[in-house]
Amino acid sequence: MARRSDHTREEIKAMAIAVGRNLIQENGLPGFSARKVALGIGYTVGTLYNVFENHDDIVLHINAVTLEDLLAYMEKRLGDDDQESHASDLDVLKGLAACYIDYARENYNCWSALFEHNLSPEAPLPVWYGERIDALFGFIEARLKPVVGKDEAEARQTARVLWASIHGICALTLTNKLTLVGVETVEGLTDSLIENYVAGLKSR
Amino acid sequence: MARRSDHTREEIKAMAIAVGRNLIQENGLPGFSARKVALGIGYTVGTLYNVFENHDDIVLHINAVTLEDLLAYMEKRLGDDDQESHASDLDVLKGLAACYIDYARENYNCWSALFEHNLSPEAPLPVWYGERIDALFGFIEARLKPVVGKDEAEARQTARVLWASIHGICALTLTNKLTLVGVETVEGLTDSLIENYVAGLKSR
DNA sequence: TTATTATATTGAACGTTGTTTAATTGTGCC
DNA sequence: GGCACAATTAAACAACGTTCAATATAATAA
Repeated sequence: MARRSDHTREEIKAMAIAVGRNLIQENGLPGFSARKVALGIGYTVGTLYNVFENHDDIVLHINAVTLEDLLAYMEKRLGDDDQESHASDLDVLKGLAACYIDYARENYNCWSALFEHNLSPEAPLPVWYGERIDALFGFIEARLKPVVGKDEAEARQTARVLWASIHGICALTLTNKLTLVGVETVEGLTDSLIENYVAGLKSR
Repeated sequence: MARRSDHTREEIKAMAIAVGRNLIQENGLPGFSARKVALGIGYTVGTLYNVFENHDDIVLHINAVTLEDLLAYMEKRLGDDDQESHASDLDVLKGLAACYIDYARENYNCWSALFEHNLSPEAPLPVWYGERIDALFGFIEARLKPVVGKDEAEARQTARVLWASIHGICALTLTNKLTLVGVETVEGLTDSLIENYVAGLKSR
């Protein structure tokens, strides 16, 4: 068969991403393979390689959807109504961190695929992928407005420091690379981070 | 042939780990395979599977060596002479962060293998692997003594927060998952983290 | 010294993976 | 109806993790 035109190129792409994301969700990144995706969408690997560049390309597209999903998750839970809320700066930040941690927990396999998969350092990230990251930081920076001053560059830096730190705590904890004892919890660690970092910001 | 006794079980293990670490160092985790290791040590995959449990087991052993190597790197660069040094608390911490970042940069492939490789969440980390992590934190906590109070639990928590945060900044930056612009550098971000976090600690 | 036992080592096999390519088949156009 | 184009396939390739019967060697017993 050829040009079945059952689906357009874009439809095949979307179906493959959906099926692939499902595979990762169920069995982690190692549970993903081009052949399983092809089987899942009723096509052959050849067709997949006609639509995607290679293995990395598919995973990257799947991860991009996860980034979108994460952003949607945070928007839904934290809303856009920053201004009218009466939460303190600290609580806003803690809520942001808790939200990220919850997403990572609830979607562990998809979330960890975000970091288990890396391109070779010399290969540049596709622009469309960078845009998903930037969209995420746009949201975070917006929520940081009350905490940090007007200075644009400083706001950028603060957002990145806080976000990367929260991610680091979340990543090491969920992947069992941070030995916790007794009362320690992920949220306890991020709260400590936020309380002290913000107190430091305000004391200057 | 059988029981060639050219090498003991332990020697084979050590040779395999060395060769495997070399493979990862040269071509990243995807450049590693049991067959290449076997070829490199002059044995067959079968022998490898006689000595190691499986693929994960080998990678875990390699990563454990990397953890040891990282600790040795930090001990060598930062020394044990905390007391006699005249560096400020801040500088001690910044030095710790800079040291970690340098190691990650100089040993990118081995370092990133530490995080690209994950066991399934239900499978427990081997104790001997946890011990390497704990040894690392022992060193870090010791260097944090001057910064944090005497309270043991709080010292533990502070060490973990700071270390995980530094790691998060380092990880997102080196793997191109944090869009930096212009003047921003990894060290700039970690310095901001440390300055504000410590200022927060002292202001309470 | 020889025979026996135990086991370290091998090689081949199995199913799976990413990736490429020639051959096929359906679609739109003249 | 026939022609050209391209979507789709099936098959192939080398490499992967993993297993296992067969084998060769060392240690032990006779």
